[in-house]
Amino acid sequence: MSTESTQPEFTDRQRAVLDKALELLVEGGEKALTTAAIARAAGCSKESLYKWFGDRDGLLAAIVTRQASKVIPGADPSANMSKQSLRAALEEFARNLLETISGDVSLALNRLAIGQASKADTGLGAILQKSGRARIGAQTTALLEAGCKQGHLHCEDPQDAYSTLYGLVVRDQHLRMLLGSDAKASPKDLNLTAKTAVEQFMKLYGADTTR
Amino acid sequence: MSTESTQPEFTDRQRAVLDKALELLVEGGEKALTTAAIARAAGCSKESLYKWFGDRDGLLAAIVTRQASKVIPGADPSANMSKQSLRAALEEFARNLLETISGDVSLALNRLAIGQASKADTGLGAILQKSGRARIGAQTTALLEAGCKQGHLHCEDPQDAYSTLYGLVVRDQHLRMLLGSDAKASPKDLNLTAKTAVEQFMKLYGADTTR
DNA sequence: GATTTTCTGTACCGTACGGTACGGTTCTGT
DNA sequence: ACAGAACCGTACCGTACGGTACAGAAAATC
Repeated sequence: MSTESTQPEFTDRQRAVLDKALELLVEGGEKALTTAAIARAAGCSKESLYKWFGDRDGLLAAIVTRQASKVIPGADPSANMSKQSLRAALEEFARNLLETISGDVSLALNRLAIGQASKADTGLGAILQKSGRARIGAQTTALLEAGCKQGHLHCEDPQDAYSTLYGLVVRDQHLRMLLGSDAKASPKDLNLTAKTAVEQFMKLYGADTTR
Repeated sequence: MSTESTQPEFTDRQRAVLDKALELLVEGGEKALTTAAIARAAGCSKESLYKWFGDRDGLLAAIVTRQASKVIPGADPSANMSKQSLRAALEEFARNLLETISGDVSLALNRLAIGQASKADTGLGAILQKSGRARIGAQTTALLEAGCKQGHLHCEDPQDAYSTLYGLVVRDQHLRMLLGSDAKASPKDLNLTAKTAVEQFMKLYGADTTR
């Protein structure tokens, strides 16, 4: 409740352990994420792990939560902007989104959360989703709303518009990568995808200020 | 190699076992899918399981492959059709797609494949993806191509168009459901989503024959 | 410097699972 | 009727993992 670090968070040491654990997760999947392996990799004892995080599920939750807390500010919310700069911001968002979801960490965390989705609700999915939204969604939605109020966009519901933009950008790429099929798309393709997605989005939601 | 049943497929009995196994998977996730549990549920012995499917991974692959083989014909490829009927076909596709990916079996299989994605490539992801495409993607792409050749659509690359349509329809719903967040959307919403998605798609790719 | 707390390293326990072995039973073909 | 195969049920083995216990080192507190 104080000015900063309102949540009890974790010790530096503990955060380091979580990072090591994440590293393991990224390169070996969940099956590689045994308590023994974590302890060995992080140079701590299993007993400490249990003392700090309760049990394995708590540890997983801690890993996810920690990553979720690393939020990148992203684009500035709103000045009055030109249609051009709005478009640029959206393209930036698209690039960021594509880059993020194709990152090793993102893929590993999503795989983890999806794997836990069936068993007793540890809420990993919820955490990931909230953080995902917080990471980029909310700000971009705000951006869309701003663009709408300034007449660049014709939007009924910013949430819907954001959702559409998301679909146009990501398509089925995320699932494909989660399934492990594709090598990472080159940044060239990534840029192109972002551009065309925004192009299409503007065609759908852009107010015809030019005409 | 003979006239029929070109793929070795499986015995009726074995298929029944696979179905039971799938049932277990759907209601309990992968952790519930132990060889003992399958044997018990299907009323067969573990030894038979190993005789028929090799090992656990082979069994998982068999489960996925079996479901993949259940392809629904879907819409007829092409007569000459009106723009109206094309639109209707696309909406039908959208509804089917949404219904499919929000189905319990689809979710369970995708979770399974994603879970296996990190470990040694058993290729579940590839199978699922190919079957997914085969199930609806290819036909719809053909439909789009037909619509394009008949001048209802302005398309550069049918593959791209399909991809866009997919994105507009699914947005981030699939991932959200895989993460286990949402209750199933009502068929009302589903229908609406399909309609607006196709609406948007036509706005992007529809040739302005009306004008 | 002594005492107390926290930590590491290792050993240990119980359990669960993948995979195999085997005796008994049902089915099949002749 | 009989032989052989396929199969069921169960028991079994080895291993791996989650979680705990414990002894000694390190750090911290006084």
